[in-house]
Amino acid sequence: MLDKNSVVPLYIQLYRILKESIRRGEYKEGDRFPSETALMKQYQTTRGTVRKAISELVMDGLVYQVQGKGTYVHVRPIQYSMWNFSGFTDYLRSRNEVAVSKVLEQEIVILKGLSYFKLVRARGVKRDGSVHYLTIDTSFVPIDRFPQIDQYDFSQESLYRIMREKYRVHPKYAEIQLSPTIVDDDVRQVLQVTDEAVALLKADGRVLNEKNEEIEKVSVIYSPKMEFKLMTTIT
Amino acid sequence: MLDKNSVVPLYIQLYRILKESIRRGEYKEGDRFPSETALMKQYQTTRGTVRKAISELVMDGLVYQVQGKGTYVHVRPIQYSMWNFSGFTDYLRSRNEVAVSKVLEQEIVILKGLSYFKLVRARGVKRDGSVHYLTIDTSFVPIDRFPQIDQYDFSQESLYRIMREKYRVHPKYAEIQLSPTIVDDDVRQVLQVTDEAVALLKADGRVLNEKNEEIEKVSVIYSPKMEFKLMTTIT
DNA sequence: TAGTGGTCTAGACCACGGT
DNA sequence: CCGTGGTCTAGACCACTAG
Repeated sequence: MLDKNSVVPLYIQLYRILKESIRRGEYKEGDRFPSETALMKQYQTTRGTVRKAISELVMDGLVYQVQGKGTYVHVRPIQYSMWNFSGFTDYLRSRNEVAVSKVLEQEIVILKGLSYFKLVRARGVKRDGSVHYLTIDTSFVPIDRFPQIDQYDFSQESLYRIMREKYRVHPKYAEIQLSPTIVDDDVRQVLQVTDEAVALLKADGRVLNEKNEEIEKVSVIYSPKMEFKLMTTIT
Repeated sequence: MLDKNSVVPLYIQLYRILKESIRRGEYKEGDRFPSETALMKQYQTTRGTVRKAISELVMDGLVYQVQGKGTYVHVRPIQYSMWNFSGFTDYLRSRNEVAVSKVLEQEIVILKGLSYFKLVRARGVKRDGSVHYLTIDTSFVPIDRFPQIDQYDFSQESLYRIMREKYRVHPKYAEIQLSPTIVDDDVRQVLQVTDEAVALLKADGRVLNEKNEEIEKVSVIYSPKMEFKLMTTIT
């Protein structure tokens, strides 16, 4: 049920419940999802709230709606873009994979007169006892906003979880630029790319909080094993 | 003003009006946008409708909202992804550029027993009398859904405009996969890429109508002159 | 304290799809 | 015809920001 006294908005609570039910596999590809009216009654709320929750699922690519027919479940949801910008660890956990992270480099650097904590990590999954790295992430985090952030062990801890829990900073937006890149041997070795004549996908950008303040500069190089899919609406 | 008798929803009408006002440059970077209450009064509608219209602007990256403060305009809006999936021609026109299109190849092909109209185009802009090609698009359009589509001159006509106006088919979603690619000399020549050791960005995917039916298979190769930016919300 | 955006309610009418 | 999602109204209370 929904908790009207919670600080979490009702439509977010409902969204999470519905998302979890899909994740648990309660619906098959193309199955009818409960109608808006049914959800209204079941959760004792109004249609506006139900629609807001469903619209979040639509944006995630988990369901789609057809007027006059109903709401349907996307079996194979689009792996909604931004691999790793909105929760690498969570995404993998939802697929019953174990996320691993290795710190390749960690230091304090000065950029344009400001101090940043530079963190380079290889990130991937552990499957059948062996590790497959999928991305190499380089992050620059401003020290003045995150004092002593270099004390954490980011091979164990999630950067965003530390930001949220220890510094009360919530990543909200990512602005990134995609480009193809030809990488050097070090990178190829980490990502286990054997083919010499291969280009990799790179994303450079910045992460902002809810007030549009920059909280991280990032650069991610993706392994060719990763599929970079996205879905968009044409207006 | 808004036309209550139009088939176009009020919030879409309002969205278009507001978008156009931003495009005309009525607001500078970071300017306060009219408040929801002000828009409500000005356009004689309710807050729900105003919020729906503004939420479209937010998704376009044209404005952002801050609780307690107001709505602000993004001067340099994120060039919202999907270059060419949601209106290459319109995008360029909004920047006072002239779109050009050259047909490189055009034929009927059979894929998995079905007939498709294959169309390969170079697309770009004309500036100061010279043409700069920015993408090479390959489209496969199913003939059974678009009979005689091969009769149109796509160096002059927009594919989506023909689909909409002549066949009443409205592209609604695009599902694409991005990958880096190393291209051959023909492509490099068309896109005027001189550097040999360069990788280009490619997008492969399909375009669907509002009923999630596939209406086009596409593959686009982007010139390095194009910036591929996108913005996403972290949840 | 006044104004802003964020959420929520309780209705209404509509276009559409299937029976 | 009924049930679906799509749109719209007219309120309400809240958290947050700034003067």
